[in-house]
Amino acid sequence: MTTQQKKYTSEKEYLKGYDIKDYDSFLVTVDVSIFTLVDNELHVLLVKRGDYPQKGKWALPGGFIQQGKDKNLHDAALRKLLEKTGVKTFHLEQVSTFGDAKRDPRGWSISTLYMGLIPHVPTAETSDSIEEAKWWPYEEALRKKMAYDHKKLMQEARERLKAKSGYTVLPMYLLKAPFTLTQLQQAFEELMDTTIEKKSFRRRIQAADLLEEVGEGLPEGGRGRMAALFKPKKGSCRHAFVRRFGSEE
Amino acid sequence: MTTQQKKYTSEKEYLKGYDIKDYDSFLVTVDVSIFTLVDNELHVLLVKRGDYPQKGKWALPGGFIQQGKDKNLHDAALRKLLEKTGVKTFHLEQVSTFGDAKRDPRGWSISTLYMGLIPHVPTAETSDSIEEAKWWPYEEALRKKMAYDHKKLMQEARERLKAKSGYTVLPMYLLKAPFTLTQLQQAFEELMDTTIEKKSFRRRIQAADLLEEVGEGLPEGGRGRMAALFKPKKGSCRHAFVRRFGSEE
DNA sequence: ATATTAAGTGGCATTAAGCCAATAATATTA
DNA sequence: TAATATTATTGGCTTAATGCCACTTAATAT
Repeated sequence: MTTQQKKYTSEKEYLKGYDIKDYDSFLVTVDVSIFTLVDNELHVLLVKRGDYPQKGKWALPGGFIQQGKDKNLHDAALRKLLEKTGVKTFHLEQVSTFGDAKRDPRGWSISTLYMGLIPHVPTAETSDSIEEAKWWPYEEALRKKMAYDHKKLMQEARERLKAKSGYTVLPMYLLKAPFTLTQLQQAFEELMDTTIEKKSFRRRIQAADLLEEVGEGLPEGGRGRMAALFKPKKGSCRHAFVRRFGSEE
Repeated sequence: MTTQQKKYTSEKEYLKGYDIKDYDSFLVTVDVSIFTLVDNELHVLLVKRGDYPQKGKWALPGGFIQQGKDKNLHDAALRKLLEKTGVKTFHLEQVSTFGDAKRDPRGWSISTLYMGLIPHVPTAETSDSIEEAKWWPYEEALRKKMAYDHKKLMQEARERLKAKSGYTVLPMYLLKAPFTLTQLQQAFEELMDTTIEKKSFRRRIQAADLLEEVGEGLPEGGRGRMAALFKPKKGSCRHAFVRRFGSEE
């Protein structure tokens, strides 16, 4: 007879008799699909699994929530990312949660997917001294056989990224300030997987008043007109445009 | 020594020695914030908790995932909703997942929040013969003391609903076909918590080609011009507008 | 016949993007 | 030194979509 069936007269008494081990056990994890740009090409960070199940397969960084360490899901995602890859992100958001009886051979599994963005970091900063982690071009990662349903998770995160790039300033998180408008546009174009009319883009960004000019920098090809340099204004990350850009409607 | 520490030579051998009970246990639940319109006012369905913890308090319908019954989260949400309230929804979508050490006194808890919409149903169909379930005006539910963090969950669902109503046809799910354009506009206005310019609304809906006309019906006040009646075209539920409506930007 | 009510539409203004080309500013080459 | 190539920035017209206010149409009640 479990606590559910016996009659209790107070919550205190109920909790006293409650034993969580009496109930179904679940595999409870977080997975992080973290993106950056390398030479204006979207890259995703994968780790090679060191243990069973699916030992040796590439996977999204993540893993089990540890009750002694993790106060909440977000903290768990940040900790797992750092632990598995050495990488720290300043933009992490929840995408969705996948839970079912079959996705993991060990049992009923529930995993909360996060996506993170970071500005490109030099290769040396990717921690190869921790579990084997590596940045892959996203298109290449798509062709890999990944552990579990992690390819599906990664694709889900990518779809979310693409959609949000049409009406938020999410791509801004892929750039280390300061940056030029050309670089910003290229980041938007890469995430949205489309080309954007230069005039339209610049007008939209300038109308939104998201950036402050911080100087001038050399043109990308080494010659040509100097470009203005910008950094985001405080609070600009929360901006949402009224119209979706690049819609194929 | 757990399976994590011992060296295995194959996945089969690893799984053979794996015992899920060796690991942290979690409370794994789903919660459903389901909405309808009653007299053009947003209502939410709550259930009064029949057991500890928080016995007697109003809460969102939901509860523990049962591994023997639930193949995945979505199924669990549908089953729990029906079980607790007798209500069946044809539009249910995941909102977000809340997980932390403190939200439930029994242990580390993770709950996946879904939101659902149904066309208004007569009161008699709300199942009072199952657990005590009742439709509340959303504004009134906001003033109630609810169990756990369910008020926060309900608000999160509401915010999502409001946002998506600006660029999708979500409000259409609150109406039983056939409906008039005036009724559709009122549904949009209630969800978006704003007024919409009649001409703009009609033009936008007609341009999107979402509806098919199925006759005429009496005007709402009992006199005045007959209104055209519509039902959604197949596939119209996936429509996304390029511009957000009712933005205060 | 007139007033009222509800649904539907006209048409101009405003906002935001699409498009193509032009200008400005720099380095390289002849 | 002038011409050319390259990159960044802007001009200005067109197109698309909404905002706004008023108007017309169509029905019922008085």
